[in-house]
Amino acid sequence: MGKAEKTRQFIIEKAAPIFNKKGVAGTSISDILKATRLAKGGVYGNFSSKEEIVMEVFDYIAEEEKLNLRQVTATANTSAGKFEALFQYYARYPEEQKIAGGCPMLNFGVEADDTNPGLKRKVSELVLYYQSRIAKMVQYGKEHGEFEKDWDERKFAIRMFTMLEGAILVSSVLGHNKQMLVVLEALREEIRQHSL
Amino acid sequence: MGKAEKTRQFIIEKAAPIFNKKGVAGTSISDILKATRLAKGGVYGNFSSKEEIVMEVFDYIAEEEKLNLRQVTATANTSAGKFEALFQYYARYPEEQKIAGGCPMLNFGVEADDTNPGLKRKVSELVLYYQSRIAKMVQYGKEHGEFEKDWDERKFAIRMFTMLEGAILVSSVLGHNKQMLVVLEALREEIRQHSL
DNA sequence: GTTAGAATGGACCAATTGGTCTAATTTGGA
DNA sequence: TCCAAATTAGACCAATTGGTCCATTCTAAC
Repeated sequence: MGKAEKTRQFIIEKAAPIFNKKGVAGTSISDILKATRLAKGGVYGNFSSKEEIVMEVFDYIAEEEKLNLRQVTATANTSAGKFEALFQYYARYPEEQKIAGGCPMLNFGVEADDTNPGLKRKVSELVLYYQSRIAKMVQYGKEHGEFEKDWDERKFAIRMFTMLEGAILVSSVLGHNKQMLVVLEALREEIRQHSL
Repeated sequence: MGKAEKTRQFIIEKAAPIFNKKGVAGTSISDILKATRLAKGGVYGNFSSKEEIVMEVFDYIAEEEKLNLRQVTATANTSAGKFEALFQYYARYPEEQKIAGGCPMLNFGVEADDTNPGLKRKVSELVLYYQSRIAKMVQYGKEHGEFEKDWDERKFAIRMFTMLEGAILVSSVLGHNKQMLVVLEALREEIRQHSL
């Protein structure tokens, strides 16, 4: 509402892709100044430290990620359809991203792990949220007669999540998404096997 | 052979876990000086830049990783046994690591991706090596009547690799390895299904 | 239109960054 | 034993780091 709040949000949005790409340690305040075209006063008038910016950037990214997950799955009205929408999203993942630099859970998780307990906690919460959303999609499908009742949704969510994160890593390092497509095909197959 | 070569190796070994934990950008030369108890001359007499240290550190880590993979699987003489040895290794992964800080393909891959093409290439080579080793283990098993001939070893290698990397990420962020155990159980099950 | 308070630009700070250089020490071969 | 070459410690460097501070500018309510 106030101007301050807008500037704050502006800084966060500009800083988010930089942190996501270059990492926390690899991003300097001057990178943020350059991207926002603000001077130091403009940034430190709204934030008290780089650490505070990082934390709010991650909160912003986490909200975007949740929103995104909801939007992608919202188009379909069956569980199987929601999964398929998700798979198609990940099939064009590198281009599709809202915030450049790859999966924030991967990027921030790897760095925060040994260096930033507060950020690590935030990442872990997002991971659990993501997994519980997957599990709930399976559960919904079970309740609506799409999937077999004895399919373990918790274990599937873990397999799906870890495979996707691994595939994002491999895709970015290799520079193509062929392995992601293999992973998606495996997930499709697993869903098919548990469909009624 | 000379003293220089020994010092070089000494620096690499001391620097490896630091880079692996704190990342390239997060590690300063003074961190390395502290760990090696050398002065600047001692480091810059043997390396021309931080970048050169990083590159050699990764080469060293890659060799260690390959050696490790060989050692872990060497104890068993069947393919299924080799896989089981690998699974037991990953079940106690956080403690078991030779070089502290988690999987170097994950750590260096995530950071190098957007910032260091040379390092990125090295990571991608190690990823492909690792996957081809997995595929070869399946192939060997097929040739020796352990596994079904129509099992696609390339696709399995991709699934196994991505799941393990994802599980390492999740384990480190969550602070426990329960999800790793779920992943390993899934891999065991998949191997069982394709066993003769 | 005035004015109080918010917001901003940028000079400035100490500490640290990666890196150089030289003087001193250690080394191994003759 | 000696000496040349290899190796080392650490003073020093410019540039950059995250962060402070204040004079100026903008903004909105009255």
